[in-house]
Amino acid sequence: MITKFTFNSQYILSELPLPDREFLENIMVDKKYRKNQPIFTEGTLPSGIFYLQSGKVKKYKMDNDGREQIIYIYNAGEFFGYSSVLSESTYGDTTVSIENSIISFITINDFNKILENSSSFSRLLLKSLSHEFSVLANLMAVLSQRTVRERVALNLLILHDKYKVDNVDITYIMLSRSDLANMTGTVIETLARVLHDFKDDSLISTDGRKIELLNIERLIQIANFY
Amino acid sequence: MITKFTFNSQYILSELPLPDREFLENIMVDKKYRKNQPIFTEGTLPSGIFYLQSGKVKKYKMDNDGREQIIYIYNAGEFFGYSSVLSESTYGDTTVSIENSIISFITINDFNKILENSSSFSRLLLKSLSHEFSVLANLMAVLSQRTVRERVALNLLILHDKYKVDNVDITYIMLSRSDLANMTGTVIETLARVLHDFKDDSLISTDGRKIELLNIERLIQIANFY
DNA sequence: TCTAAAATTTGATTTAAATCAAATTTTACC
DNA sequence: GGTAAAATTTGATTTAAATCAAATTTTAGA
Repeated sequence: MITKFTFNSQYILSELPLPDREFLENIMVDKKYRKNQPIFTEGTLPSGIFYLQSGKVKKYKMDNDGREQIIYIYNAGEFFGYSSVLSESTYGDTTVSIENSIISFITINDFNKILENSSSFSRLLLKSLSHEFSVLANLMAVLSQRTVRERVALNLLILHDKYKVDNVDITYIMLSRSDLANMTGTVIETLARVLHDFKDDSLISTDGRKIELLNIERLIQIANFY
Repeated sequence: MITKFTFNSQYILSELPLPDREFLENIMVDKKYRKNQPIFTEGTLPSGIFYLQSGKVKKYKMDNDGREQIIYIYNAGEFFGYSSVLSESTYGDTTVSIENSIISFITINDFNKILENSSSFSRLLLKSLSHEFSVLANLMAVLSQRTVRERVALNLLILHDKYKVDNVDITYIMLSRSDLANMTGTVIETLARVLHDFKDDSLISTDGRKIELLNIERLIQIANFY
């Protein structure tokens, strides 16, 4: 179920033949980003693509009134910012780090070089973009047809998956209420009320801003996805 | 503005080198579809991809309660159903013809053959998928943040573009109110009210089910895209 | 550690849009 | 052309969620 809503494009690197992978890793230039730093902004032209080594990045659109709609949150191991390069257009949205991150940059030239020389990379990108396309279609239908309560439950599950750490028992979702509301498609106050209800029902617990899911099965039911 | 909301992937064929194009056209198998016929349904596995020679096809998701969210309406000259092939997954949605259509089918084998042999085709698909991805991101933000009135205006403009015929003066949008509501993300009654308001303000006129836009500039303003 | 600012929560009210119901028009098929 | 069914429109009511306002908690930086 959760794969319907996450790109999880880490397989691009892991399934790439070793010489191609080494080429990629050699041309990447790492840069550290502090929390809340923009990586690229809507309307600007791309000069390369990005790979998230560690940390988290949100992709969002800002409307005329300054409201954010978070489209997606990238996790370590995911490429981003490549579709504007491929469609030869300006960025359609803005990306900002939501925690300290290390992000690698690959110039357009190098990107095109590997595209021309590696049919595996092309094929993996086609696969990944196709999956990403279907994730957005799923999110579209959710935004249109599901209640806020259902959407909050779903987004908590998505975030649980994104914040999960291997070999660590407890998962804490560490995201501002503002960002959580903006990815759910609601306002902060409504989000807080739903979270309050979930706490009352022992579905989640909070410690400051951190959220821990206590009853995943029940949240899946509420999200109405099974 | 309208290109933010339409795939318009007709360039895949027109920009394909001639030998590749001829290969494609030779392997396509045409089939006629009557209005309201399904082409593929959500959850099934793909056996090939489709090309819309003439007519129109809607792509939609059905939720647990039987409500439709139309994701996109394909126009003649557009490929569809290829992202499930590329991502090696079941179809994430259903496609149905919304008028009599002629649709060509290309088997997975032939599709993979041309992918392997034509880097131009791969590159054009990457370009198209990237643009389609950005269209869905735009639609997502619209569904989340815009009023129904704004969304109706926007969808009328999108449909005006889709129903436009070269060398013909008047464009009639010929789509059921149910489908129009389902692509706008609202219910039939609300849609009818907004259309009624637009008619009162001489922004549109109707003849039976057909809708003609009378004041495109004003609708663009109402849609809040400029 | 302290504190101002930002974030979050809680309460009350309003609003956009959905739902329910009925009337009217259009369509599809014979 | 006729007609039953489906689609569309119109009216009334309800509801989910936004907005407004104030209280409380957390955060970031000195």
